[in-house]
Amino acid sequence: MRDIDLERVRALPLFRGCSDETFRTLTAGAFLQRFPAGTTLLLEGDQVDFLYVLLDGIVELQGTWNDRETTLSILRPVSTFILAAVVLDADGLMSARTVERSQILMLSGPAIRRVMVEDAGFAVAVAQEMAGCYRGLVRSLKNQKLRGGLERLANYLITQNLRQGGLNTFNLPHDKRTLASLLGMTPENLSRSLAALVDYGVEVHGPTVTISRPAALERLAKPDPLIDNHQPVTDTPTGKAQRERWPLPDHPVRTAG
Amino acid sequence: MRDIDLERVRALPLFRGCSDETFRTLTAGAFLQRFPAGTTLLLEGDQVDFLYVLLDGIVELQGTWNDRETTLSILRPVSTFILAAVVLDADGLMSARTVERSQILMLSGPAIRRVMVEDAGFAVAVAQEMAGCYRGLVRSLKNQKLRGGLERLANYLITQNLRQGGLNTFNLPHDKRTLASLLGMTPENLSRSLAALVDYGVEVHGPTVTISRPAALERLAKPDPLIDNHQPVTDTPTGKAQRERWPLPDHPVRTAG
DNA sequence: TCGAAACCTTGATCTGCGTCAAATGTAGCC
DNA sequence: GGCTACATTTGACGCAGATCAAGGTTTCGA
Repeated sequence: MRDIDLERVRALPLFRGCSDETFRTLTAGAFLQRFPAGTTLLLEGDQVDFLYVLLDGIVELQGTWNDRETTLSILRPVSTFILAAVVLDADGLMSARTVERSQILMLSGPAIRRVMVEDAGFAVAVAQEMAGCYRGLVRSLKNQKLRGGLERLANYLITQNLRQGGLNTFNLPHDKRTLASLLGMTPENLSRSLAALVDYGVEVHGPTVTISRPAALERLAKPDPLIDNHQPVTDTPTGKAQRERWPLPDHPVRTAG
Repeated sequence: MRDIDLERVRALPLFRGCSDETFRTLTAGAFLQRFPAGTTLLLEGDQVDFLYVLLDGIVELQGTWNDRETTLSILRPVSTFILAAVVLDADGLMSARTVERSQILMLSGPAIRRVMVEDAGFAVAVAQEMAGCYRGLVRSLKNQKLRGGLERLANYLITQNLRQGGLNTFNLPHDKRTLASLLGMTPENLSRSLAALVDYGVEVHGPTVTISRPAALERLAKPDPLIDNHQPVTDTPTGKAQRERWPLPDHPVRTAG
């Protein structure tokens, strides 16, 4: 990895609290790679040898069962994935696939487990990142079990709008087929649900969404901060832990005195 | 806390790898309490001051939205809960309620955050426990999104049977209304689904379930180790991390040399 | 032991959403 | 620019599951 890449990685929340020695150990055998769109990074059930950190692009986490497939999460930078399998040295429960051309850092799983034991600052950062991932999944499960498809879509649009500046017009970050899968519905049903939202001021032209009556949409959606994380785009790279503390201020990792 | 309780707690996976000093700090201000059935331990959205560890009994984790309620998880001993909120010092995303009379250890959140930074062994154990909780939730989300109600029920019965000794007759661990909520369906639909499973050899009498044609049930359920964790009852208290590594052998926490 | 409350089951009806098919639109490649 | 493949939309239909109501069963407290 080049020096400039090392600096970018060092600035990530996962690595801010670790010692220089720890950082060298982790990055010595690491890869920073670009993958084209549609690349399968790993399959569910696979043994996991690397921790993946998405630095640029979009990655989709999927699961399958009995010839059915669903999108469990859409990751945007900066996100780790498959961290739990690495921490526990267990097989991955999800598949990962790039949605668009992506830049991904791959860190050795054994190295991660080894330095966690030696560097409390790093172990704390891993625990925090893991906690953030967990909370994100709690929101997803609540969203799926408590809301109908139209409600999930309405809340998704409100959240995307806020994350993209709150100007009431924005672009869907990826194709509609993947969005339908993420929302737990078929593409046909997504199409019908978007059409139903025209009555609430939502217009869609290709990937562009315009919301002309945000108050009406919000009355339908009934957003809830315990399900929906409305954090806008941040200037600096933020980890999952920080995102899951929003709107509370950052809790900097303190190392042992 | 009495000495015998301290020994029980010390033996838990979360505390095995920490130093004696860390253990004393954590347990000095801890409470070990019994709560009757139906006690609300905390509400979603509440600030969290304690980590809860369920030592005996059953606890239900719930979420609500727009007058709807769902059961997100049913905890059995030994389980931590609200760990993510403690690690991140954030508000809880779920409510917790005792289903039956329960014994719960309550550890100070600030103390946990403080000693994590100082004791890598403990921080690693927290990260592992967090990873185990995360994987459990991945299974739940896959179960919810990929399977219909009847399929979730069939798999639930197979899993419960194995967890209770695999003798093809067992007792439901709690009331059917809570089970329906956990499986993401109404009590009426649970009743009809149980009736539909008679064709697959499932008989229910009150809380007692008998499976007379396990092969037929399994053909319907199509269990998948990436969704269903069929670990049987263990003799020793196991943490979530260990359960999520099953059937792989335990990965003992190593402390810095 | 009895009554009230909660749980559970059953019946009838409705609805959200999946499935299947076909048509239209868009993107990519030659 | 044209062709192909894929995405998306639209139409028709069916079903899984929710809702509402009512009756039966079980549990708990007085």
